Amino acid sequence: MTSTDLGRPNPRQTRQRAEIRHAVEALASFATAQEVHDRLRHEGSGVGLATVYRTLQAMAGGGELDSIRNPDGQIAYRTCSPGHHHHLICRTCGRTVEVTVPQLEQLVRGMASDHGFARIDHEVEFFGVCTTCATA
Amino acid sequence: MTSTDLGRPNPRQTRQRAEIRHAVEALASFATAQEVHDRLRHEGSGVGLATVYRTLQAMAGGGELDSIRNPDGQIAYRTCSPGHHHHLICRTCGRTVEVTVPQLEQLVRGMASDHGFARIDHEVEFFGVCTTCATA
DNA sequence: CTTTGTGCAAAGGCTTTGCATGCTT
DNA sequence: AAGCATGCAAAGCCTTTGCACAAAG
Repeated sequence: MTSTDLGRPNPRQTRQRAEIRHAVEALASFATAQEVHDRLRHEGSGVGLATVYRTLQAMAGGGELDSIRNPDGQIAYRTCSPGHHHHLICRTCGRTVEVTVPQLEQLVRGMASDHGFARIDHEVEFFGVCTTCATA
Repeated sequence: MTSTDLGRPNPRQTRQRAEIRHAVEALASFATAQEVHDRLRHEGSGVGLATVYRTLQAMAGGGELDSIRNPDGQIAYRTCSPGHHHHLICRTCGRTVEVTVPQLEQLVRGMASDHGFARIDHEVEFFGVCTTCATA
């Protein structure tokens, strides 16, 4: 693997890393590396695209960010509140709601063990259409 | 859009389309376009990769196939048994189990409407590790 | 001073598309 | 005969990677 190891215990504190973290936190819903990069560029930052990719990947590996695949296959990142939860994402406007569905966890665990599966990936995201967009 | 319109009502019946359908049905778990293409090649078929992509896309658009994004971001297709269900996929060996979780449907629907969301995308797939692979 | 992070550009991998030809209908 | 489907190759996109230089500890 390259120099930027995912999940490294103590990453160095750089201007770029700070800017990237700041940008991701500022973005409301999930943002792709390119979106983060665009935002930084518009803010006058000269951070390179590769650095954004590497940093987001590292932060996700370290648990600092959540990452999902959006329907287009791109990787989207987002700062998450602590604790386990899922996201309900509007397919049209991108509005995101964090939802906790305690019963879902049990259900999934139960269903999985019934079939002899373990370590289920819980990165489950739901894409739908919010009322605002549905009526528009 | 190109000639191959997705979800066209009555697609033409061609040798390629038949071979592709056959190949997808033969593949146990979800298969990517490239995997389908590989299989066809090994069977001696000269179907082009682009045709496989176009055809799978068309069949998925027509509801004939299910398509999901695997963790690597690739599009995987699979023939589905009728009725609503989800898939439990082993991240290691690819073994797939179709599961129906009736309670999940209610849960999701309820949660969604609580937040004013509709038309929830139910293409939920669970990736985990099956016992065979976990003990290996 | 040593090691990690950054930039740039090139390479990679998957998917889509343009265009001429062949096959269905 | 008319029009969609196919093949091939080229183009597109997103993401990763190699390498030299800059910065952090």
